[in-house]
Amino acid sequence: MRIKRDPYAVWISETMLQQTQVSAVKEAFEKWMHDFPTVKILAEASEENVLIHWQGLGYYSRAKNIHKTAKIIAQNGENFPETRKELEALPGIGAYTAGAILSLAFHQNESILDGNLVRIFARLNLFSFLPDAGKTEKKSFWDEARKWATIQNAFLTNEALMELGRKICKKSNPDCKNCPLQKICRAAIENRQEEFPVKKKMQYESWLGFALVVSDSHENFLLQNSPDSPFFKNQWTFPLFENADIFRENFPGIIENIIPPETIQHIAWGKSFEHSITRYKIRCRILQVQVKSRKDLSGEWISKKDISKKIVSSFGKKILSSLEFSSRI
DNA sequence: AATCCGGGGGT
DNA sequence: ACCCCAGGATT
Repeated sequence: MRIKRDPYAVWISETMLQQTQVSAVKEAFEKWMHDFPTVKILAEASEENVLIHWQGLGYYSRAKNIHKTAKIIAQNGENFPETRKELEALPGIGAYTAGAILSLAFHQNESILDGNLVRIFARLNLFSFLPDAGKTEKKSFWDEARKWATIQNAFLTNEALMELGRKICKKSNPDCKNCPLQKICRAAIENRQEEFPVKKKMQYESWLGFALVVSDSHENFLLQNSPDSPFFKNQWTFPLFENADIFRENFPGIIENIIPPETIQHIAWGKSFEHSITRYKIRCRILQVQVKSRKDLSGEWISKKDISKKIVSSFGKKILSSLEFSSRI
């Protein structure tokens, strides 16, 4: 019998793994556990520091939820709840994470359902629907998950299934001839592995925008961290505006609403680049504005060397590196 | 039960 | 150009 895993470590790693490849999570997870080794230390950390530790993982609201939950658990004598109901009541913990904590850390025969298991179950049973297609459909996946979790030690079977999904029952080129389930897998028997799971068509959307890079004469930059913006909600970033065409037509009217005209020293279009966020693809042009004074501007002035200490989105990093590149020319 | 949420990376 | 990693929160 393996030693029980730390519920805190399971919670953090499983939440991180929800968004990112194992390779990307590894480094962030190790630093996290080094700097926040216990729930109590995490609960006492500043939100900014917590978000900084989440850098590069995306979906920052999950880090905020982790922080909220850490505070709740710390107040509860640092003990994790050991029932699904209580766990799922905590911010950021849903059916999957609760199942992972209960099975992997507390050795309860509780089920989990992640993308790996969905893929395996869809192939095993030729489920031609998605787990979120509807209540009944979702239930068939969870029923299957429960079947596996309750056969015997869920802390072994759950982990084995996830590993099987990652290494053997891959989404493309599944290694069926080395699969321990090949004899009972209907997709493998009928050689229809690639048809499952059925995937939902994603609607992509492109739009034009421009990023505003405002600087003073000492290489300080105006960055924003707006809680209301649709993207980059918990990150420092250069102001991003939708629809460059409208901007061009009204140039310089729009910019004057943002920057008092008398403070503008120099204004110029920078390079264009492309950036994708979730299903949106933004064709973006950089507009560089140098100002004489910093007055009446909303945002925070940050010196170039301090920007790296802040939480900067990959979008912001792209802009920064392009500025460095052009200044070298 | 259905819809919304939302970064980073790869082919 | 298109796809993948995903579960949780909200309505």
